[in-house]
Amino acid sequence: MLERYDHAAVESQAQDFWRRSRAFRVSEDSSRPKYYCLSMFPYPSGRLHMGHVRNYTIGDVITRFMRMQGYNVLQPMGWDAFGLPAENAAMKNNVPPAQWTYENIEYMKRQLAALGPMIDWEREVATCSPEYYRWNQWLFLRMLEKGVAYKKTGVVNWDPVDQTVLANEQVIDGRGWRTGALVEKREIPMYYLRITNYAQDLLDGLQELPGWPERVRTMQANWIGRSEGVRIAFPYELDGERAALNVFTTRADTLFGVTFCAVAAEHPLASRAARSNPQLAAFIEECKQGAAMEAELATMEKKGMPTGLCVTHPLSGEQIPVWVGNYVLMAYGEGAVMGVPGHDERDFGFARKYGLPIRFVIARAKGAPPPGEEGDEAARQEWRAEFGEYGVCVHSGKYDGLEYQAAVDAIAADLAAKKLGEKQLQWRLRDWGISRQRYWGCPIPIIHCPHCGDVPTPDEDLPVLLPEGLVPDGSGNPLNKTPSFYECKCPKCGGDARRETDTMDTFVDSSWYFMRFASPDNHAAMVDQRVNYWMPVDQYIGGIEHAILHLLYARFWTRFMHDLGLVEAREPFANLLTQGMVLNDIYSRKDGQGRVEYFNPADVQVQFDAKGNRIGATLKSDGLPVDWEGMRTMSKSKNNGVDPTELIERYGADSVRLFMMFKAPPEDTLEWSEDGVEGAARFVRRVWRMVYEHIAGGGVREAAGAPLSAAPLSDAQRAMRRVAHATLVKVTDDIGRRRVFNTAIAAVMELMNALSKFNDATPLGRAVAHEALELIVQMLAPITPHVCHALWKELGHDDALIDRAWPKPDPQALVQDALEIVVQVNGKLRGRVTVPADAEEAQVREAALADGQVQKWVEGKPVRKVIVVKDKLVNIVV
RNA sequence: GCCGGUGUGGCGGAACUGGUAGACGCGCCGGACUCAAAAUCCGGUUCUGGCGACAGAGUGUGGGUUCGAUUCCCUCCACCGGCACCA
Repeated sequence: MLERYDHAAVESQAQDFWRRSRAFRVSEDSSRPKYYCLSMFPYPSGRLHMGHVRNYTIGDVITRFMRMQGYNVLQPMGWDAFGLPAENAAMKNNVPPAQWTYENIEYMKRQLAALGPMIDWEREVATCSPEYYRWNQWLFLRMLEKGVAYKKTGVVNWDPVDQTVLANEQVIDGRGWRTGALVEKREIPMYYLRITNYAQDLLDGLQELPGWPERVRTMQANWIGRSEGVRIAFPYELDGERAALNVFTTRADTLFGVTFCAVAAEHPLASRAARSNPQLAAFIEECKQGAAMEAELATMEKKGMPTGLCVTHPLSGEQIPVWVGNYVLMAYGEGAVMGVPGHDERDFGFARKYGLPIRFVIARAKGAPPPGEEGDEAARQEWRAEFGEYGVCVHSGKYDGLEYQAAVDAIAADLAAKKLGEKQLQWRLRDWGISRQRYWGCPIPIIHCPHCGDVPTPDEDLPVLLPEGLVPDGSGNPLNKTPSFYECKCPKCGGDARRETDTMDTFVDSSWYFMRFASPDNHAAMVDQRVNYWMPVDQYIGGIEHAILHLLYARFWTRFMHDLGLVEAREPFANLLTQGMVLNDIYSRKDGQGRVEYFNPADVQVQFDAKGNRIGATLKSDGLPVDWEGMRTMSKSKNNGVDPTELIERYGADSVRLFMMFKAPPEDTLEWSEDGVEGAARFVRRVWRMVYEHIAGGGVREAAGAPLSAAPLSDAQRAMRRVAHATLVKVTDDIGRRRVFNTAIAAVMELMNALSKFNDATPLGRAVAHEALELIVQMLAPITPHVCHALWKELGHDDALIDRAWPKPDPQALVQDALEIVVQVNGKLRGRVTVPADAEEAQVREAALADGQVQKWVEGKPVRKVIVVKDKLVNIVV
């Protein structure tokens, strides 16, 4: 009787072995090439979800594969442990966030370990530990010294639910990224990091990241948002004072089409005009209110009001009225625009509404007859450029006839000569505000002294420890009510002072954790020389949702550390894999009152018709129908989550891992299916059974002994060997180069199918089967490491599979002496012929024409052309 | 609106460089084993016509290039993602 496959026993034995032999421990080793494989570290929310399982499985497969390829592979793990959910949980359960967080870490670590990942746990870090966050503080002080960090009072995005400030990156459609609450505008003093200093560099760097998905690079480039244009000054005189209104434009060529200027409601000129104009003041107030919801801006009606002020056109000398416009953003460019209603859709809408003149100054083509201002609409449509379209200047004085670039250059040069403008670069990217009015985060190491102002905490006083025992009550930051924290002495004058109670945005924590993994035990420095052994990360894996925020911040932070000489790398992540989401079915039922109840897909039975079409679904418990709402990411609210631990207990980690890797390519969304996991488990059992059936045949060692490349094999045996080695070639390429695991697994399944049909009990036949089984076990090792660990031993090996090198295909086994050639007639498949592998083209051609099936189609028609594709096909054109 | 992506059986997906469309798996159908069920094994499964050998059609739509197109080019449609009064 064969030993039954018991996944729990197999997995705990393998994991015990790895633990005892410290198989996952890595250190710097200059004799081998290094490989740093990193999955985005999780927030310790309480339990692992399937997204984590997918993420860490992908990472582990790559890690184990690269290790077998001979690399010195580092795969560390840590915890992104600061953040709001801990505070919310604290309020709900009346436990300090620290306790909640550490308990979660402990639980999730056990869950994760059950998956069997090759993680060097000796490097584990949690961002909430003082040993980690002291270096946030230390680097922040360096940033202050370099002027990269600074304090500014400004309008910020305020999340009324979380009671904190959000970075621009954290506002999505005018709502907080976490709470979904409508964001308000508030004026608050905050610390900012000058990420804009690195805007050009961050943009240029994207060019050097061929290992990143195109999509992510585009998203970052758009976010950085470089635009080239001209700053133009419109001079004016007010209360006897001479000044100028600056605007930024990418279309300086339309300068002669300007019929008004518009400034943002927050613009100083607007406030100044409002002082003597209550109506305008009221309008400005209204704009400021409305501006909170940036998403609505786009669809909002253009509104404006004249300031009564006029400015002078810098080239024509014409008087131009200045308006306040609700569509002008204070935060971009100069907070003011020149209005060219003839060639800008927004300006056009504005001008139409308020009866401002419209001028067309760009023609579609050179030589187009520019009709006069009074020209009829139809004629005008003919020649004038559309909104935003490039063309040739007309009605623009000496610039007439110039095309876009020439016009911009000429106008910019003339403006520069008059000191009324210059070419300018404009960025969409803004500085990163990091102050958060929250408790559970890294304290900002600043002391406010009534005499000396804002004084940095001296390095020797770091870390500024966050008290861990506090429980927030929902009324603001508890640090503000903890004198033992905020009461302190000024490091400069020694007088009573108050410690800053804001903490840092948690994106600071995750901006450099990957470097700390290189030297987690260094208590004297943020990083040391070991960082240059491991960095950059060779393969980074995580969700697409971090395409902008985390990845941009981490790139910025790494650059700053590079500039300080702390690390050689400038780009942190050489290759990036953004894994797709994990979806599951959503089943619901509406009750009489229209309330919706959701049912977990595990409790639902799906009905099929005789052809396998899905025709309905019922709840297992009552047999009554439920509605299918499609598939979406797993969530509590839709009750479609799957608990990883339960799953591992039922099917085993290997089957879960196999399913995750087989069901879809890593970048695609993955549709969860219980049947699919069962299929994966079935396959694992099948491998197990096949190995045991083979061993039961006895004589394992002898069978494996002789070199098969030289043995006198039968045709069937040679064919079997060829399939096995061809599969190895494909799997190596799929995992190593293409990073697609589903096709690699499919190839191994095909090999299994071939092997189960092979049935050859002769000594040589058994040797061939033995070799194939060894290859199968080795190829599956990165994906289903536990079962392979066990089977490797059963196949007669004393060494551990994890220390084994990846197998190499035998070139002898890959040789074919006959090939099957496909024959087409007029591009349609009509037959197949077998020819010797070294057959000449003419020989192949003849064999194709001679084939009986092919003859039928060619008969009686003149052969016009024969195309022979080497080793593949012949196409006969008649 | 702009940018990017995707569209293939009942389902997830494969076909990497223009060369056998649907690998592999799930589901479904039939069979073996069983008192029965589970497990396992074997066979079938794109659609249409035909008992059948076979024939025709077929990769969102319409066109083009080619001996040959899921793959390249153009048009349109649908869906997904990102950005969005960015001047």
